Amino acid sequence: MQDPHNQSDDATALGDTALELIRSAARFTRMVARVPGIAYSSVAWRVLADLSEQGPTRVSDLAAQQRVAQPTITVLVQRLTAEGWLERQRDPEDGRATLVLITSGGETALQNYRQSMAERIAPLLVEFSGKDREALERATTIMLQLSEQV
Amino acid sequence: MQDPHNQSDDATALGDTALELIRSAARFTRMVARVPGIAYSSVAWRVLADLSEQGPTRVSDLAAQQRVAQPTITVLVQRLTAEGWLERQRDPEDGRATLVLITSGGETALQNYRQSMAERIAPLLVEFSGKDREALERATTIMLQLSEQV
DNA sequence: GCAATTTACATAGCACTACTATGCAAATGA
DNA sequence: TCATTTGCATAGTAGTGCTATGTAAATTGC
Repeated sequence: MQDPHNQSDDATALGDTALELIRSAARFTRMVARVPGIAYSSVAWRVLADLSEQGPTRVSDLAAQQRVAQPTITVLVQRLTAEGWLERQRDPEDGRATLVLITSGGETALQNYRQSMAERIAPLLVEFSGKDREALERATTIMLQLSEQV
Repeated sequence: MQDPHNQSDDATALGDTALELIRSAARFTRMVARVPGIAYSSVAWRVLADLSEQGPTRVSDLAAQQRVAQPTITVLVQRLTAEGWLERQRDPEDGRATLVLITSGGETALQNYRQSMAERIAPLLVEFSGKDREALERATTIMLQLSEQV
């Protein structure tokens, strides 16, 4: 057990890190979902944020991006369209495809969401040291990278 | 804007960190939910893990711990009890209360879950440096602390 | 150039996770 | 003891996920 390069110990440590990460990310995400004024689901806000960044996007691309099945996005887009936050257009390059885009109402809603989340979470971060905040920022990058590697 | 202690800039930076954290944790949690062989929801595994650690727990305490309403836990416990993973007992100290505990079948299921998650995620962590992994571990602690501060 | 296939999305039906409102039984308290 | 409070269960509803399947447009093969 003193061997500094015991492979199975390394594997165990990595597995533990992985499990802790899964647990803490899930718990944190659940806490975020309970912030007052957050009427919509996490995936709805991610779709809005992605559409705001990348512009008109096909339903199937959104589904791949959010790691959900295509019908899930279809229904979500229907709901957010009814809300006035999204708009659907037929893709001029492919009559089968539907392009989804965010409306100005959607942008406003997204900004409001971001503001309430920032107001809620940022004050909690003040307690932590600069080093801790750096760790947090590095972790966000890593989690996003991990998310890509399905 | 050169002032090294501009409070509103600090606040913006913290807000950005908070928003990135929210987004990446949610995306990562979603990815985890899609790992093959993960039949159950995130909250189900968190309940099993918590019960495994802390022993018999009241329904209302579970609800508070998981940040969900009490009926949500009641239904989840019913389902996991039907699955043979949980057991319910009347609290001898309070006839109104129900104590929930994990069965040996539940422990086995939890171990299998942990193993498949570790096998799935740990290999991805190998790519990162020791410093990165330290940041990740620190971040898990911070996310859990943040989750407490509802 | 047209039939067969494939692709993109929508719809239907289901399971599960949430919520609020409410009911019932046990505990508490005046 | 009777009223109130507390702990949980049930009912009803909305939203998110899935698979299976339908429809229309694009592509492919001959």
